[in-house]
Amino acid sequence: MRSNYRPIGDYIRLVDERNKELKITTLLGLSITKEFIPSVANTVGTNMRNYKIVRKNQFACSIMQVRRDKKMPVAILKDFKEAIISQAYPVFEVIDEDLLHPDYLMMWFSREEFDRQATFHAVGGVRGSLEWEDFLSFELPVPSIEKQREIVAEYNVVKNRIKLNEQLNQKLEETAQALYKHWFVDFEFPCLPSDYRPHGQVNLKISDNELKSEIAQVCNYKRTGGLPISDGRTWFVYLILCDDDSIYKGITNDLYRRFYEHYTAQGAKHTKQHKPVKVIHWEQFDTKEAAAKREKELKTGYGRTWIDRQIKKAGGLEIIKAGLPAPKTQLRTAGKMVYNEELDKEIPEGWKDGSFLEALEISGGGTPRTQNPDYWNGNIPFFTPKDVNDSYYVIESEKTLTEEGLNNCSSKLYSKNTIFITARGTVGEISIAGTEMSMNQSCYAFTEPDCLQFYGHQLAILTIKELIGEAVGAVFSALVTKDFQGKSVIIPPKYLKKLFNRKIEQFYFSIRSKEFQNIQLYKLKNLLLSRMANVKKEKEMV
DNA sequence: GTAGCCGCTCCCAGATTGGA
DNA sequence: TCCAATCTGGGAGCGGCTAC
Repeated sequence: MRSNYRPIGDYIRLVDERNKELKITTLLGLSITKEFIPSVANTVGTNMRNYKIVRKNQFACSIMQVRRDKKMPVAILKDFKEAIISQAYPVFEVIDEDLLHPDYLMMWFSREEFDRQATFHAVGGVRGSLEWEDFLSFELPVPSIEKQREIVAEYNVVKNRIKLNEQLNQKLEETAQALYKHWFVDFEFPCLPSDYRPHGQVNLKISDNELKSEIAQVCNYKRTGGLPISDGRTWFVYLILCDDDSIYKGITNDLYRRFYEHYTAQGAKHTKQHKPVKVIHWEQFDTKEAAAKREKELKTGYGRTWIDRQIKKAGGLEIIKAGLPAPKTQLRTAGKMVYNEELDKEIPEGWKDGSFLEALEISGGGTPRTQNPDYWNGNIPFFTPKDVNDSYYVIESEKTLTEEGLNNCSSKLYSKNTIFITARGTVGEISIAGTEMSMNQSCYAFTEPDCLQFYGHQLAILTIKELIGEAVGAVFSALVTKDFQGKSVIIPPKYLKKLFNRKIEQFYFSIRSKEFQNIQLYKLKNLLLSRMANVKKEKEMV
């Protein structure tokens, strides 16, 4: 035995506290991923008084079936003050936390080597259980408590960074989804009147001429908002009513453009925090200087009194709001809405309805013969439903193909950003390829005809949600092509898809980059775990 | 009351079959 | 040849029975 290695049994003790008074209702199960999970047990008619209580920083483990699972399920309770678990699980705690840090112990349990040791010692029955005494005899290096805290802190930095990246990605994903809904479900998309020509720099990040010309063709729409069209020379002082009833004052030489910028949170700090509702007043001036002078005046006490008086004269804010030609924004109804029989609702003029398969092109996958080793373990990622994760992107796959394997199956090599939808087993999960990949027949691959994959991905997310929502009472055991064929979607004009795709591409670039970063962080996390075996006593380190 | 063992249910995915 | 349906087997997480 190395000098700083000690049996686990020297540091832990069993705890057997039952839920006799039924005070605790948080019921958890134990997963082989070494986490507590919501219990999946059918507890109808079960006597919950027999269930064991596990408290914060206590552990629960399963010593049954260790050989079968090649893992020992063990977890430390962190997210709850207390919970109950099945009486089948031993609950234990660290005797003296000044000698052994519970998180350090959990790190030791997280090592692959620990599971290998547990599997090796598991005996009895076809599934192989681990003797409790054997578990207690397993040894771990126990450096000073200061050193343990240092190791735990280093490990937590990596773990927290991974968590932070996951949270940031979740925010970006939510923002992309909200923007999609805003444009293509609520129809609050950027829209300009037919005689509109922007003056000055439009903050839309539109750089290529093709897109500009598409924007110019945008609308044969008649604007109901009634703002004056700019000639490029005239300057305006304007008042924007915001959703908190505050009034923003500014100047511009293009009211439509400026309102759009405010509306899309690209205008001013105030309108970023308080969403603009409507331009309620404007005045025209021949020069910028004259407009700026009037703006300054409106921002004084005199100006505020003048504005209040005008609002009173108009009958008050409520009357002004009720009289808005557009309920939420002057941009919203800039486009003419037309009734669509197929969809049984109004959609913007110029948009059309079509099958999901018109909006996105579909292809299938395939699996080469698994008995042929020449087909497997190459450099080509092979996506299956198992590779779906919580994030948008899938970067790595559990299985890989060789060139020969790819050539001998129905799967193609799908390019980066191809959308994968799982169709069997796990039904309706969506991933986007972070790199070139092949795919098995449990999934479908989708590409947007104009290669606007980020727009396509958002469309797929919403459509699959709808498909699953429509299946009330029925359960999808599988998704087949006719499900996609029969699903109607609204197809917006190309310029708008392109504009949207460009707007959210930075989100996707950032999400993908963080996914790659997390892969490296996971490797570092595993490295820290494997280094634990080399932790030496301070004396030995000298 | 407890330890150990076996089996149930749900879920998942690869392979095979059969029809268009 | 492609695609959908079906068959088959394994993983996961318990529940419950039996012997002691």
